Amino acid sequence: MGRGRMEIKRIENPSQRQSTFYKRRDGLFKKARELAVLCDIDLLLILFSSSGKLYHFYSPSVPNAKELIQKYEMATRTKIGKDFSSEQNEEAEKVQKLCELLEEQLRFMTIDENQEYSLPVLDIIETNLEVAINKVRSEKERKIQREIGRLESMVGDGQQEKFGLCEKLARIRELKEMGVLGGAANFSYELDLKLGFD
Amino acid sequence: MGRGRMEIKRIENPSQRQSTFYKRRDGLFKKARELAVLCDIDLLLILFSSSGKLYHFYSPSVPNAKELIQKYEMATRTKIGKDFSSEQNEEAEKVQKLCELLEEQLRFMTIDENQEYSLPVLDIIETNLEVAINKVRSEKERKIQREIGRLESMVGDGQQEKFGLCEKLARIRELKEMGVLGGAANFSYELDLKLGFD
DNA sequence: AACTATTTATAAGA
DNA sequence: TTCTTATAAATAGTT
Repeated sequence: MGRGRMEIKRIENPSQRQSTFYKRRDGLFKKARELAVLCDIDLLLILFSSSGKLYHFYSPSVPNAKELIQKYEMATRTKIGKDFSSEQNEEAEKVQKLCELLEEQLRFMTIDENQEYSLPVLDIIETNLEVAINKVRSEKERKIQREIGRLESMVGDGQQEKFGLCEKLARIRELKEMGVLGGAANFSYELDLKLGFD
Repeated sequence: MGRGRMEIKRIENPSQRQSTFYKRRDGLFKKARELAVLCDIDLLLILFSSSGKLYHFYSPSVPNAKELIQKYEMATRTKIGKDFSSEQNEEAEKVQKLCELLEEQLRFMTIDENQEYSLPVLDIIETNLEVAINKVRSEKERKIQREIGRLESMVGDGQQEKFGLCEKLARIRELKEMGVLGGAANFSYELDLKLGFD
């Protein structure tokens, strides 16, 4: 149609392309509507102009585009395989799985007030907590030992006067003897602050 | 086009409708492709025949329909509001949030081998674990006390011969005196099994 | 945005 | 469905 036949390839002249866009866009939407009405079918046409403007049409038979898209995604899932929606679902499933894992992990480290536990389960939870607490305590021990080592070497370097470290070191050793390492957290926390740990 | 003009309304004759569908469907897809190519625009055409078969086309310029749908949903979100995709996202966000919460909770009850902790943080973790372990131990205590009470009442009812409960009760009391309640979990677990707790 | 010469789409018939 | 063909409709080039 029109004067002379057209090759179907991108029109390079911008104003000609724009003009053709208007005409063919209107034609396409008209045809889409006619097909939907004449043959009573579900149809969705989405189109973005090069300037980014959206034009769309969907059959009068569907209440909104969303339903058709859902139907489309359902239909393509089996055919095309991995598309937008299934990717989203996969992502969601991964998060869900991690969530369940964390819940599981937490379930074996805490007890829920509203729940009844058997003694074997309580024992398992207790053991897990003991393992965790021992880990924490040995980490604390390691940290303090390292600090003591650092201070001792400083003392050895004869820098003790500069920083008044001898006294600090003596205090740490003394506190360690007292068994502070396994003691109440609040006290220990204040001690850490006093001793200037990070 | 064709012999005589057509009114645009549903064709009631099924075979005529079907025939028109084939012809116009092909025409529509041809026009859609031509518009997409000539004017270099993004376009998606989805169509379901009345028998439920899917036909679709999207511009060569888009890698897949998913991206166009996403773009479409972004563009319509402000207009149409809450649609399928945003609903899905909300659900995913909720799960994500719960996940983060659990991670947070767990982060204050365990230490990660690859990570360096400050002493104050280690103390906080230790305290949390102590709180948790005390909860577990008092729950165990409560459970055992209840069991003792039940057994004692059975003894009071003169049913001791039937079940040989006196001996069992004495054993529980004895073990409790030995401080099993706060002891190693493995031992305690085996004990539970021996005593026939659930 | 309108015109119009042509091409293209398609309704009806086979 | 598919092909043919008469005719309606779409539109390229132009104003």
